Amino acid sequence: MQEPTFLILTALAAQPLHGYGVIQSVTTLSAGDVNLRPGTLYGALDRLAEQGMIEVDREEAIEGRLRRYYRLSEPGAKALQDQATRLRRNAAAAELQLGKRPGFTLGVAGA
Amino acid sequence: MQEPTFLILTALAAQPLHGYGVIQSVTTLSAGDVNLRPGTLYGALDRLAEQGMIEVDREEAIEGRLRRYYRLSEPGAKALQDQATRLRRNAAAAELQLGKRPGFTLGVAGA
DNA sequence: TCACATACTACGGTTGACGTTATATGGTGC
DNA sequence: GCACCATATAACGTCAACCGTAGTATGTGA
Repeated sequence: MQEPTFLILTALAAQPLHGYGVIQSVTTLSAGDVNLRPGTLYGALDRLAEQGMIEVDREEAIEGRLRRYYRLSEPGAKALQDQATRLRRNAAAAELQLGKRPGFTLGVAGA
Repeated sequence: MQEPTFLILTALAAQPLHGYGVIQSVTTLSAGDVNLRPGTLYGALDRLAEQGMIEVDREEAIEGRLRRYYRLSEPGAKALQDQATRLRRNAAAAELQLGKRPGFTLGVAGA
C-alpha cells in the first residue's frame, strides 16, 4: 500500500467523507506534504471500493452536484491498523540501522 | 518511496552488503514479511545508484563470481531518515484517526 | 462576465515492483 | 560424470498505482 492510499483510508477512518473532503483531509493529515490530484483520488477510491476496503456511505445531490460519501469498512480498518503497525516497525528498523552507521552524525555535534 | 526500496536502504545503513546479502538482510529486518526477488532487488539497486542514494563500495571476484558491495551514501542516509520520520508520522495519524472511529473496538472488550 | 471554489469524470504517461528465466560457478549426492 | 542445489547477478516483460491534465457542471464574488 502506498502513501496516498494509506492517507485516504486514514482520512476516512474518523468519519465518512466525499471525494473533495478526502483531498482536504489528506492535505491536513500530511501537514501539506501530500496534495492529492483527482486522478489519484478517484482511481484509489474505485480500487479501494472494489477491494472492499471502503464502502459508499450515501449520495447527496446538492444543486446538481453529486456528493458521494465513502466510509471505511471493517476490513479496511483492519488493513489500515496493520499497515500502521508495519510502518512503525519499518521506521524503527531504519532508525536502529542508521544508528549503527559508521561515521553516524545525524547533523549534530562533530559535524 | 516504496517498502522494498526503503528496506534496501535500511539494510545498507549499518554496513556495505552485496546483492544477495541485501536480500537476506531485508528478510530479517521485515521479520520474514518481505522476500525480495532478484528482479526487484537489482532493479532497485540500479535505480538507487543512479539517484545517488547508494554507491558501489567495492567489487570482489570470488571464484569467478562477482560480488558487488553497495554502501549507503550521505544523501541516501538523509533520505532514509526523512522517510522514517514520515512513516512514523503517518502511522501516528492513522492510529489517532482510528481511535476517533465510531464503534471503535480494536478487538477488545465490548466486541 | 470572468475568475474561483466545489465536485466528479476521463485519458494518457511514467515509475517502480513483480515474476520468470537465463547465466555462471562450486559443492554435494548418486 | 551428471543432476541438483546454493550463491550471485542480469535481462526480460507485465501490471498496479500514482501523476498530470483537461473537461464538465454549478454557485459565489468582483
